[in-house]
Amino acid sequence: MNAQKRKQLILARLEKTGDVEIKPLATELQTSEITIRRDLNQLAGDGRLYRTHGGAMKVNPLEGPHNFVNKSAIHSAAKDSIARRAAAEIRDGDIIFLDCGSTVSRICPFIRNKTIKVITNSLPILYELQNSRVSINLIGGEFDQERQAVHGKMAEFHIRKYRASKAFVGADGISPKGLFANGEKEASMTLALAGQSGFTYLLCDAGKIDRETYWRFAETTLADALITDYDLTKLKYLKKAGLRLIAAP
Amino acid sequence: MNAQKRKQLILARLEKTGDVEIKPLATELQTSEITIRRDLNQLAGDGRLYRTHGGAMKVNPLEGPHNFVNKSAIHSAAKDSIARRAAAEIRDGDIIFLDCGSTVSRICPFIRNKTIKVITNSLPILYELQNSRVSINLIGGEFDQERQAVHGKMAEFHIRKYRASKAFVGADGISPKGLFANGEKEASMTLALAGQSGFTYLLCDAGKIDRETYWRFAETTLADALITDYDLTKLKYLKKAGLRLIAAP
DNA sequence: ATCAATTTGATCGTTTTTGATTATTTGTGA
DNA sequence: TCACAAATAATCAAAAACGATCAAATTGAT
Repeated sequence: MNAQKRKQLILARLEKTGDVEIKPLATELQTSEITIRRDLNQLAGDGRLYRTHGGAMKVNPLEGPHNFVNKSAIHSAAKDSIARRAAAEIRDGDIIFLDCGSTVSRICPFIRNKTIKVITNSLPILYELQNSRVSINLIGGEFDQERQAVHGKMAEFHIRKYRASKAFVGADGISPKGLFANGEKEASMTLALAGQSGFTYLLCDAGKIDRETYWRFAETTLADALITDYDLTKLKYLKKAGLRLIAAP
Repeated sequence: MNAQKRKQLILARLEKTGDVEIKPLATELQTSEITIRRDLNQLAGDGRLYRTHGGAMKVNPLEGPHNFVNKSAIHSAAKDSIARRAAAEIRDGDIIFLDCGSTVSRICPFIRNKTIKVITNSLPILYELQNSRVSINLIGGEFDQERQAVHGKMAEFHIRKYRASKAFVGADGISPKGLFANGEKEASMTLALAGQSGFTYLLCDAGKIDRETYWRFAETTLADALITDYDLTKLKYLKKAGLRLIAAP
């Protein structure tokens, strides 16, 4: 066990629990307390954590609704089946937009072997498609560390230079009143993507249905189809609005 | 068992476990520890892995936990001192371009706590600056998996929309005939960056001096300054050409 | 077969990392 | 406020890893 590995494990543990203590770390990593203390001091010097008496704390405990890691942990079964169903809509040769939502990024494992082009502003999606057959166009602009995605005017401008056959986007809520987002940034990206694609799929798990978060950014008709695990018979208002409803089992 | 085979096995093992140690490798591959050390150093020089005390770790941080710590990993001392010297040129408030060379990316550890804006097309650089005070603008375009960077017409277009006070670029060779690159893609990015910056720093370790690789892409005057560990008295032709020569001890 | 170039291994001095010891500081509760 | 326990910083020593150097083994070309 070398210093690098140890520090990585410490940071990983910190990421999970928010704080660490020296004694447990020393026993767990099978080294002395003073070595752990040295590691923590070095990491603190790099600004990777806050040093406390007897341990350390996360430097920036960002506990928002936008924390991607947290988000992707919940609703996994439903989201996976939605993503699988969405991937089935993709044909070889397609050029597709992928939004930066947690549900949307689940599509990646199912499209690695398709010969398509993906245009995205999401770094997690880029990671997931590494070393696959998919060719990737990364949207440029201001990088948002919290959301792990690119946003801003330049990003919207970039999108408008391209045109895709299909777009897969997410939303934080959908109701008869329209589509809802948790932030302006995501909303404007979603709008831009939908505007430049021939067909827009909206991916929403049951938890998002009939939910109205604070930012209403579009009519329900922004999307051409909805893929969800929710009971479709309760969504007739969307069918009337012209959306194709696709069930994810 | 030849060197090629050994390196392949090392990389394969690294891919599986994320890190390797020298002693187990030496016994497993039935060779001496110093040979393994040499292999690891060569692989590290090629950028295929990060060298650590007693072993090595995977270079591609994208697949691991997003908290890689390579600060004290063993690097080429020359490249590190060049990078440190380059970082000293950066002031709070600067807007800087960072090229995607291996030397340039080493600047990152030294600028994490500066309040600057970095515009780059390199994913490793983006990764190194995660959770730092640096604000990042990611250049968009076609993503090149091999180089872990963005290239192409859209990328050049993106660059031309911005203007930076300083650019830090690399080259694979420099001689009185000009600057040399190993690929057209890198070369055109370097040209675009230099064209949009007020002052262009060229970072070259001694191994690149008087080297002429196959692609000559610019005059030496593309750069305004050269930062190198090479003997400056032997580079008078650059001084005559108007370049500021900066020694990295 | 011969010679040069490359690769590998061994040795030695140096550097880095780690752990132990001791004095000092910090936090806690009476 | 004071005393006591825990954590820390500082110093030193041992162990491991490292680079440099040189010699032996291997390889490749003539």
